[in-house]
Amino acid sequence: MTTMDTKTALLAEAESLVRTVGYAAFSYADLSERVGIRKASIHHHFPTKESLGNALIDSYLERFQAELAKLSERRLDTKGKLLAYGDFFVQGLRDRQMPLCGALAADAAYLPPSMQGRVEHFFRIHLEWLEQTLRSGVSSGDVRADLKPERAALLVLSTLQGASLVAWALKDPSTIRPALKEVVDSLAT
Amino acid sequence: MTTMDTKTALLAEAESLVRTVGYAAFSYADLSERVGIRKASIHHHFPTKESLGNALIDSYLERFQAELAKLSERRLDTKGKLLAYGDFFVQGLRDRQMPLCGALAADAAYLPPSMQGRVEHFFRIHLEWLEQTLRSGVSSGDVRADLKPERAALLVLSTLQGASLVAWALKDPSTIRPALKEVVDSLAT
DNA sequence: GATTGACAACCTACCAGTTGGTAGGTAAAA
DNA sequence: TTTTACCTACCAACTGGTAGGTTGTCAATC
Repeated sequence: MTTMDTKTALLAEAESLVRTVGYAAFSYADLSERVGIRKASIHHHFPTKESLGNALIDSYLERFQAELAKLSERRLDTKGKLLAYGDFFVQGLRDRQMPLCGALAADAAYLPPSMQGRVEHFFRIHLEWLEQTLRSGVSSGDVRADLKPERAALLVLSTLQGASLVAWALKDPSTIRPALKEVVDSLAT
Repeated sequence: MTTMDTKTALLAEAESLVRTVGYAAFSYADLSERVGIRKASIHHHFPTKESLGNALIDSYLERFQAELAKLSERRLDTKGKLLAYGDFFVQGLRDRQMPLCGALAADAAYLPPSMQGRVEHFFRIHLEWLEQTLRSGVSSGDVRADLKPERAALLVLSTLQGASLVAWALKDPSTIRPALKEVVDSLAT
């Protein structure tokens, strides 16, 4: 296998492990079994678990940012954009996976500082996008003018992360969308 | 030390560990250090980590249910009750702790089935209380009659769990209350 | 076009430290 | 005299990580 194939496979399997059992609970041995190379060989691609963890967040964030940019360009009203944003979470849950940074945030105190910083950064990127989307929604008149975009962004992110967590625990992904819809409706004019 | 003292101390320290680093990441060695008895002695009180985990949830739920009952009896309108409910989460975050079952839910796939069931049960208890509170709010006229209490309960729980997660990751507990207030306002008449 | 050297990708074999858990003993309380 | 609460001393299994060797690919050199 080429470098990129293996590296990509490692990242993909590691992500899936983190999003189900958490960062602390997954091991190089698990990963080795899934990807089909020896435990020691993983260290060739990612010298430490921390470096793997960081690469994981970086690659996830990169993908997510690309999706957000695409979403920004679609001709949708604010409501439509927010619902489409929420679908990222719904889709993850359907695949029986927690949102990555939600899963990581829960064990934050255990994470090495470099990873903690990245999780925080990840959330700020999301909040920025939401805030901007809401702000332009206020200008275009389809979001209530009386609310602070900053706070509303926090509300949308919180609801989706929380709904994912609850849906995950109840093993019922269908609970996310109604929650999101309710929030989005309450923000719209 | 008496049985109860030690047992209580073990539960308290274990809870604090789970709520910060997660279930997978804390060990009997950590606990031994904090409580001041040898690692092996912990097994006298809790033969397995699973039994400790289960006792943890049980005791947490018991306390929480008592608080919920007290809250139900207070002479508050629905809004007041929901805000007071939210304060449990705010208080936890102030002490730099995640909500217990939020922390556990994130690593759910790693938990033994007996614990998974308890986490699920815990959320259902919360949803029941919220639903009932909202239902009586509809009757008394201070909650919008058009919304389904079942869905609204899910929304409130999700928002609080999510807001806790985000606040925890951003190390800023002040973000919870505005999110809750926004949701509660959107449910009120 | 064959030979060489460098390097990437993997391997086996190992390491010290930690994990949850057990066996069996002691001292004190009931 | 039995039971409770704790102890020391151990265990196999697993943790992330290292050392050093083998193999295949690929480019520069003869």
